[in-house]
Amino acid sequence: MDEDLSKTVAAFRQLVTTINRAKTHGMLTEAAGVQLDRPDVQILVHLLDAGGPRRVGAIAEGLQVESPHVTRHVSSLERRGLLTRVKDPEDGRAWQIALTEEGADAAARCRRVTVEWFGAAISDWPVADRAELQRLLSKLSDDLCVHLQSRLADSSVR
Amino acid sequence: MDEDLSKTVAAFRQLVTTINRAKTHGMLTEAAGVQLDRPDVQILVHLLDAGGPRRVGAIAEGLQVESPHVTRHVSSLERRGLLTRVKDPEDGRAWQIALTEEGADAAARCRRVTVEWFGAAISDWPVADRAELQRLLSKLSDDLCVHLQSRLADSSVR
DNA sequence: TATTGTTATACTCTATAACTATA
DNA sequence: TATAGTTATAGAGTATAACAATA
Repeated sequence: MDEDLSKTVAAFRQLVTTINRAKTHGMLTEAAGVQLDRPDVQILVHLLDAGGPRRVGAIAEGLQVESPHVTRHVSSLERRGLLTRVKDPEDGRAWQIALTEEGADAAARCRRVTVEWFGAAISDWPVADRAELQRLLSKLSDDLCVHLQSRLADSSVR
Repeated sequence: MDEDLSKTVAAFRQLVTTINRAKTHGMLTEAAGVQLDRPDVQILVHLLDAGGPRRVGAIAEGLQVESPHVTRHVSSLERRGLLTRVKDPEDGRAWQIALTEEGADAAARCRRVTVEWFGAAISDWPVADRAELQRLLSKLSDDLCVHLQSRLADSSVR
């Protein structure tokens, strides 16, 4: 068993644990000045990142959750005026979910606060290390997702 | 707003999303040949990493959760024979939680499967990149945790 | 009186199944 | 008949509060 690899996984596990704490989310939403639960924030920021309206199914796929989960939060966010549902002109079954001005504003604040928090934590890193972190994390994200897909495909075939 | 930094955060978010999927946990436990939920696995592997018995409070602190959560899962794992509770000889209020042979075995399989999965995903990386990943992830984990502590302290003072 | 752990309870997050409407 | 989305339901995960026993 590779010793370095074990350390990498341990560090990663620690990181995920910290991110998932309720207190971490509370700190970020307080700083962003919003009262939104985690799925709410994920959906809003996803729409902001997408740069335009998206279907419920596309949001669910992007966030890797099932669509009923998205439906419930979209309904709640619509009631609060943070996004709107518009009939898809090309498919009568589908909806396009779009951020309102207020929703885009909240999403932008959440995203900014997160990036700032992350940035502050590594602010004293050498520039080269920060660049490497970006390159390696992106690569890791891609490779781990692809690898997981094939593993999941394997076990479902069996 | 730093463009590289945004990319780093986006990659990181994607990674956390993938890790947290129910299917990912299902794939890993199937490969390890165990039927344990996520908190169960976390507690067992934590005890294995610790290298010896630990108190409920210490486990809770290590996993960054509240102690009642640990109590419930420890009780269930004890009933299943994967760990034992022993009175702390130095403090009558406390318990030392220890892995049984079977528990240590299950923990080792879970940990090994996770590390192997992770390792397989980056198996074709250059050696230098893997070393850098380990170094940078460890540093990131430390810095993000420390930085979060100070942020949490700030907001609770206010 | 402070601390360790447990019990009781409730809330958050997410999945599955059954259904409706359109394609 | 297949697909997009919704409604209904259930389960996993975690926190808070109240309590017990010991320090």
